[in-house]
Amino acid sequence: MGYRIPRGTFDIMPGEVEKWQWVEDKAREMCRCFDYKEIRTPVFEMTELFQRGVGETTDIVEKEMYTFTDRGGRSLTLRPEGTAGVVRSFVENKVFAQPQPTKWFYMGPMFRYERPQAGRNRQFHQFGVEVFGSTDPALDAEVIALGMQYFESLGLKDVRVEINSVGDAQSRPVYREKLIEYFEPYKDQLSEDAQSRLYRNPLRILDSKDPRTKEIAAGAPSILDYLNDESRRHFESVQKYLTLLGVNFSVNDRLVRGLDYYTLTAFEFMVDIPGSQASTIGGGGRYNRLVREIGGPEMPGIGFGIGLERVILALDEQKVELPIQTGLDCYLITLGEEAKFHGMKILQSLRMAGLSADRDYLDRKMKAQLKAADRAQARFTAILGDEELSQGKIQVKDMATGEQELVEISQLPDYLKHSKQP
RNA sequence: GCGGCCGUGGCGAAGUGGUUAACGCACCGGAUUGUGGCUCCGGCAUUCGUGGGUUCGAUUCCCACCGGUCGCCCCA
Repeated sequence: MGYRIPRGTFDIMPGEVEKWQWVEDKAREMCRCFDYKEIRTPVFEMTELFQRGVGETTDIVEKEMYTFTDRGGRSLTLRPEGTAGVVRSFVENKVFAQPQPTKWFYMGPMFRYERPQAGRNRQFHQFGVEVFGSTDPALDAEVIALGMQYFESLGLKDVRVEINSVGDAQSRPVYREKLIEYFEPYKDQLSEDAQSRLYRNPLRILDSKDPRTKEIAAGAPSILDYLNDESRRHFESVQKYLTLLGVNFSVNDRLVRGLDYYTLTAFEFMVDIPGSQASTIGGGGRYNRLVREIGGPEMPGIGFGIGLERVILALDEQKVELPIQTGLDCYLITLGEEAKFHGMKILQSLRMAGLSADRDYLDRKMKAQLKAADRAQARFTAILGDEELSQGKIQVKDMATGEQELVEISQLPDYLKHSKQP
């Protein structure tokens, strides 16, 4: 065998790609309703942007980045997530100087070097939104609601959202200390991973999967008890709005996201996918310090990223019927050289009339052409032989009923258009 | 990075240490004249992931590698 696709990547073939188009279209549609504009940023950025933006102590930066040196000696990295690049663009283009808030969405491939498994690939795709310029808790609710309404519009059921507050610049360090204090006596019992995080990023120990670490973490103080008044008020307000909007949420005080930049609200969209442990299909939160971190002014932000592979996996799992249109309006069948020649022009007239139409290019016999029409799920076939040609007419056959009618060639596009929707 | 399972034609899938590697689907052709979806007939792997080894002989046994898949860690 010759060349093979790189590990963790996959081709999206015709037949499957329609599903993707549908899922993407729905996202755009939802963003239009919420007044979010699309932004497209490069798939690679300076490595430092991600180190700084995503956080040095995150798994992403520590072991999952696709980093390479270009011919100019610069270190570049394929984006492992969407937010950093969008924030970079927001700052670099000085969009912060324009009226706020700025509401953006993006869609595209992301890259992380990991062992592939169900719902996880090295190149994967995200739909995400980012909003800058407002700390209003109503906005947190809007962002979460947008995600939930998106899932709903896809027909995805049993999606829930877990929310938490990871505190602000004042309350976070206090909690951090308390956490270290709590974990220190258990240090030897913690997983290797957790131990290494104890002083670097103790919050992350909370979502450890190691059984013993989990047990210990269960008794750890809750961050919600360490929120200052402002953070608490914000969190409570977010919940009120979510309730108002009828969003199916629950508070999970152990929820800490894998990225360092979150402040206040953090959340995850969950759906159960049997046969796969990956029940998180999206996640996000507020990042009130990130813009500044990237070199912009003090400017709050909030957003989420949704994994499209996981969305599609869940849709498949729930056997959601997607209204994907297949089939051809008309398949042209010609018999003989003369008809073949003139048929090309007829085909053109159909296509220019906005109909989907195709023909045989393998000089197949009529029987085989009909078979091909069948395979193409053609609604009609138009049959042209010498006899029809001499009269300036063509046989139109309804493939469902088998009924046939002789139609003026010049009338064919109109005829098909009118019979298309009975 | 670690662990389990797997690797036979386009796809799915049987199989044996030894003359012609089942079968199903798909595809192509045919069943007399220009009518599909059903049926019937025919065609379609000098070859069993790659490289070694054991053997008189391996697709079948052993090893390594590569690839796939699922899981762990973590995450979308």
